[in-house]
Amino acid sequence: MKKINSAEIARQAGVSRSTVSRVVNSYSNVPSDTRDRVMKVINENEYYPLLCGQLLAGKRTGTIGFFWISDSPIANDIQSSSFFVHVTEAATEMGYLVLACILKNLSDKDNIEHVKKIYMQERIDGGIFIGIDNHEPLIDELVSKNKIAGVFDYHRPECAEPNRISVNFETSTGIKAIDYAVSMGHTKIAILDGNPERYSCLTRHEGFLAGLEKHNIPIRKEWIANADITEEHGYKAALDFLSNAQELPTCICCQNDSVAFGAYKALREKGISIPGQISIIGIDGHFRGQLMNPPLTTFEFNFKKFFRSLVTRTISAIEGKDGYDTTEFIDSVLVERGSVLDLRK
Amino acid sequence: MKKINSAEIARQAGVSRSTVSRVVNSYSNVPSDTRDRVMKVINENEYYPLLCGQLLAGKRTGTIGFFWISDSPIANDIQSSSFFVHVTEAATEMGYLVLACILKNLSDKDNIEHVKKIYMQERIDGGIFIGIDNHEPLIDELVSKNKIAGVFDYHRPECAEPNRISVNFETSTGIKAIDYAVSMGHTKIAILDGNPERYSCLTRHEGFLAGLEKHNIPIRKEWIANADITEEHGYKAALDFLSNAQELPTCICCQNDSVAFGAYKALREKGISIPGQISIIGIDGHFRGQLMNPPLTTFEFNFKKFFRSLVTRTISAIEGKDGYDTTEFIDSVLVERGSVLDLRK
DNA sequence: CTGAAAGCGCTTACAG
DNA sequence: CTGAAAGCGCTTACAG
Repeated sequence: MKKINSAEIARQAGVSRSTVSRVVNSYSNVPSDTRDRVMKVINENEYYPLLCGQLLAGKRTGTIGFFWISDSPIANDIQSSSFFVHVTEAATEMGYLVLACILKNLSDKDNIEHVKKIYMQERIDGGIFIGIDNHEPLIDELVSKNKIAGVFDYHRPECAEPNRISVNFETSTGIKAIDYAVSMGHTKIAILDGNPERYSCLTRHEGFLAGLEKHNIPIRKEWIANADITEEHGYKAALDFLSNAQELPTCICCQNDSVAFGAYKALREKGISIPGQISIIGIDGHFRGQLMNPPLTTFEFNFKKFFRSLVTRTISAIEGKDGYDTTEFIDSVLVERGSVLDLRK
Repeated sequence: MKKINSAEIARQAGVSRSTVSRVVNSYSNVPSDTRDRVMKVINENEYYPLLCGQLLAGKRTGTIGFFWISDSPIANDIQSSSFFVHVTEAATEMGYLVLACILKNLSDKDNIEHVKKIYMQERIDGGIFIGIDNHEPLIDELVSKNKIAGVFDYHRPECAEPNRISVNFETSTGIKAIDYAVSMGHTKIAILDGNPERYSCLTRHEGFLAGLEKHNIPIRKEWIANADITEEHGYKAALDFLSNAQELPTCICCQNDSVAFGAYKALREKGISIPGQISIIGIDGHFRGQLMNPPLTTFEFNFKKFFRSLVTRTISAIEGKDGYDTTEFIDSVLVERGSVLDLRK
């Protein structure tokens, strides 16, 4: 079974390679009898044009990179894992393949090099990033090299290149969380903040503070802790904070649901009941929230929407379309479950 | 910023393209001063050889395909999602990239075509499959075309091609599950069987029956139900079976943990206590098992090991090594949690 | 140790 | 409507 190329198809069909190429690429200027004859030979031989030849002649790869930066094991988190599926499904629907890449961090030079190499070798037409700091230099570099980068949770309004694309969480969730806590009668509100390098964490942090101010609730430093973005950090931060606080809050607003799960664990260990003694509010709408005891009240985001938006616009950039937005903000929906006590009753 | 190719590097470094190629590919027959001079120019220009040129000249892609066939939404299952991570991490460690592809099924001609095309365009050096029937013709076809396929849960001892690679669950889990149930004093044992097209389901089914026979427990047809491999099916099968059985068993051996989760749900709805009235035994070691109430007793597999084994041997085939096993069987470990009542006490 | 040349497979602008 | 030719970027066997 020798390898077959377009010359062999041309020979068998009695046409030139140009015509074979025209048929393969569905050009209109081929009479249907010629087309049929060529297609017959193609099918008989199960001929598929080699991608490398097409690329060399200037075609695109039809592939997007999916770069996932996370130093915690993604494998153990349903929510994160689902992101991969969302990206792949969205790309597949648009006729693109996904080259997946998991990296522990971008502080390692080798990892940066790995990503650059994938772009520069032209393995992909563009890439999607998740887990990136808002000022990651790698993105700047790729953008300046005219590479296309679609980044999850990333906002750089001072930059307006059409190849710097992003999707973001609404910026109002922090304030919405405080509004809700207050509406349930809470004024003793603690905050488990996130990693300020992440755009979402920053806006949530600012929202929390703005919310407190709006309702004339004095900010108590000892009730604000940094919990990064993982359950583990949330647990430690909550434990630390519960052990040292002189007075306990009645409600904890968490930077995200994973952090909230950590807080659950810490509260349980301390023998503090949820929501009897302390209420908890999450952000994200993590699958696990509904399995918790009590089920977590949270501001839910539709992550499928995030990735669809990001993939769609990244592909628009790849295909040279215009008129797409370089960023988009996605709204949350409050999902009231069992973790917040109504103090007004 | 014009595109730079090996000719330009050669020009700047005052050597031929052959020498540039030798430096890029770390050939030994280049004196170190020449090498340094060329490397300097390469670095200054941030030159990366285009993959398509290398491929055309005969290099490999350094990419493996990951084909995931599942008609249920993978996104919602932690265990399945983790598979993606295991494959990607194993491949990355071996210097390979992963081209990911999710397909709802292989009964659709378009999906078959999609997979074949990816192979035939030479986008990948080989592929990993999960969710495949044991006699899927696509695998036979790829193998006959000298393509390399590494399949999860697939055993065809009658075939011995070096490019048909697989990793499997030990075949003894079914019998081990019955042994364990009997050792806990159970003799009224029901079985939630799986999809017999899957090799693992088949061997578990046979193991269950062999186990009953071994312990001289008569097989009661009304206590054997087909539950496919999902929670949903497990739920329906258990509900159906509980509604119609004239006598209830004291223990249910499930084909896998997902099916067991379905059984939990059915039992809860029927007001039957676990393990008070009915014990449940799972197989897999699904993350969720430990979060269940009561935590699920199961035969746990190390899935990381599965994918590492599969990826490693698939890459051995790609690289033309020999001496690798075309299949490997992975053992389970009994994890006793709270879902099995000890009737001997 | 090194270069000229052949070869890999495709597409497309051009000419007819 | 169709073909001959140029061009895309690399590697490697060969000759020296």
